[in-house]
Amino acid sequence: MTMNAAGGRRRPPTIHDVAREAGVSRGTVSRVLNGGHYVSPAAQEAVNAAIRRTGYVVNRHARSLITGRSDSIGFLLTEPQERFFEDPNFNVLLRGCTQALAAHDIPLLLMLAGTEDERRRITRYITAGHVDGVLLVSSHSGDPVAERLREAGVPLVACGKPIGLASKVSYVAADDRDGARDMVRHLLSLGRRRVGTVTGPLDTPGGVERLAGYGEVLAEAGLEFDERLVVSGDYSRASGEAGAEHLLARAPDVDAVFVASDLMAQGVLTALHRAGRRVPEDVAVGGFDDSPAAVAARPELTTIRQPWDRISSEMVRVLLAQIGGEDPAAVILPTELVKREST
Amino acid sequence: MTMNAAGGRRRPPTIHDVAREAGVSRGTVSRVLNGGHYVSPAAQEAVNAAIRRTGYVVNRHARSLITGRSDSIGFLLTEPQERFFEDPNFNVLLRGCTQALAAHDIPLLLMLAGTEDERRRITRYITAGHVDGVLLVSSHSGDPVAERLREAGVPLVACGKPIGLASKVSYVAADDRDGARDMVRHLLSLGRRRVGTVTGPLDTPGGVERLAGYGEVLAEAGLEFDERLVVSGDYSRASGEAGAEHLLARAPDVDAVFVASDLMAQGVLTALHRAGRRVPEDVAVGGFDDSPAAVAARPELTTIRQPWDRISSEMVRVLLAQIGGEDPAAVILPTELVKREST
DNA sequence: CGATCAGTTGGGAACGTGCACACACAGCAA
DNA sequence: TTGCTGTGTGTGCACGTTCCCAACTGATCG
Repeated sequence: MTMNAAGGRRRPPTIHDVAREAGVSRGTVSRVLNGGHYVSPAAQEAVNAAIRRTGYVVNRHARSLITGRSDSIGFLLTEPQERFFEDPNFNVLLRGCTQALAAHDIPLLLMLAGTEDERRRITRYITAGHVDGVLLVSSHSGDPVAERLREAGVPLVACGKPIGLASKVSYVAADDRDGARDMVRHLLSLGRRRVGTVTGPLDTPGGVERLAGYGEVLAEAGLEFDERLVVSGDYSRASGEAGAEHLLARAPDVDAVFVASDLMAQGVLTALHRAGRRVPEDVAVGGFDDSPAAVAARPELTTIRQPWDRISSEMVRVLLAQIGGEDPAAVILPTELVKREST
Repeated sequence: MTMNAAGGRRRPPTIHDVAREAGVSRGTVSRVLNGGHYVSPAAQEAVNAAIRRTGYVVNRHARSLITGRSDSIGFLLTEPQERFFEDPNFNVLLRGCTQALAAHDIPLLLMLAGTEDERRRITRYITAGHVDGVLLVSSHSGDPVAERLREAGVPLVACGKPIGLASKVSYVAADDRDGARDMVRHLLSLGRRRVGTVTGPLDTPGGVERLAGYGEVLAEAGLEFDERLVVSGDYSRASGEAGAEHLLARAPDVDAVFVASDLMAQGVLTALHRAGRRVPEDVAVGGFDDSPAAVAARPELTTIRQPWDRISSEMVRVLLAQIGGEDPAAVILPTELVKREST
């Protein structure tokens, strides 16, 4: 009467069952599971056979309870959710991190915390020790979540240098300033002299650094810095469109635009098209990221390639090292100019 | 000497600490935590105050160990990963499910299983009981993961009717056939008579049903079914582009195309543009999904809106009900024609 | 020959929680 | 009084694992 009905979910085998099946003790099975040190070849073989026969899988909850580790990593996004889904960069980054962690057999927990309410819930969830570390893919200055996690001592790696935080936080970033310099030099090399820019949000490192690179190259070329050529955006397609309209209104003679993200560049293209400007004949457009948006755009975007695959694998490497007890570290990776149709 | 260094992670408070702080027993604290039945107002207040003071958060590993529940849900995608990141539909669905589950304070575990190797790992992970249920967002026929999970008795809700599976599996789907009918009728109402189609993969319910709706309406309008007007795709942008080229080669007089996804429709637009056909003047193009890709396209796509927000909330509702012991259920939701520039 | 040591094994304790149970107490009916 | 019901409270046990310590082997060393 108390037996499980056929087809129902029967009690999964425990380490105890395996030990009995193999004729050894729990301790020996546990040792086999965790590296196999101090176990005789005979016992090792018997245990492995028993595991195969019983179909045993370790109960991670029980293990986590005693080790204090969860063997999982969180992928935390504190942006409004639209940003995540609109911006292909996040997708690429997520895929890269998933793959890098798969090599360690560690599942990735995707956490979206767009509202303050969700941020509180997520913070509680994380500080409860349900993930061993966090990959933070948004880094506005003054982000309360990052600060709270840092205070709680949660291992943390940011994508892009966090601005407002104390120095003791790891991050991995592309060389934004250098990439911006490459692009603006490229635009100048095409003979353009009225080079405008649509910046990223200026409370993010990417926004600040790319603008700085733009300014540097113009200065080095002996061109005056004309603030009518500078408008700011928030990385969204819509802000690129609005930015380009501003630009055209304030500086109608603009002949090139360096846009701080591909997605915004799509918006810029839309606005230019509507204004009757041809790309690249009348206005050359350079993007940033080399995201899928770059090849989806018409014309296809010349852009600065961020090495997303390396960024994600480095983030994972640094985070795992930090969980293992190492000190925080910062990694800067080089970018690359990719020429397409828009310049 | 054994004290924690300042700034380090100190031992988190347990239910024991809270009980001592509040002057009650563990059991009372546990009762407050789980609903507060059979607890006096005085004790309730004392416990809540103690929780606030100690900063206690429940240890989910310990709870899961005894309850056998993980209080988390898996979002499982067995497609090759590129599909997930290219296709905006998945993003919208993911967001909807995340939000719906947030209302229940349940975190969502995103699992990508593109390769057979990963599928094995993920299956093991799931059947080990580390999620309470699975939202399955891919449903090719013969998907081995779905079958394995069903056999293991894991609560499961698919997005779209699974073709090859036994009937006892829940699913939520839009009314694909009816949506396709609406679109084709719309194209005919514009006076088009050579209406082609680029189908979805024909081992998925969406692919099959949308094609069926297309055929039905043509037949009802007294138009002959011309197989030169039918090409199949796989929902990717690239397959839409290739499909349109096929279509133009085999039926140059085509004056409208019903494309089974917005993403493929983007590819169709690209191919038509390259072939010098104007949209919608020469060829009207209708998509399916009303995903972000529809408004990103140039011209913006007329399409069939899938109610993604309702689909995701229904998937969550049905899954939670099933975890609670209810029987599997199927839900079909209506679609809506959205007119834009491409027709 | 006793002592030491590296390798190997078994079993007790603990991790933090939920649950079943025992129990206390008040109110009320027999 | 005795019994009974419903509410509120404390305690032992179990969940499945890892960690730690003790014990047992041979082999080597002083």
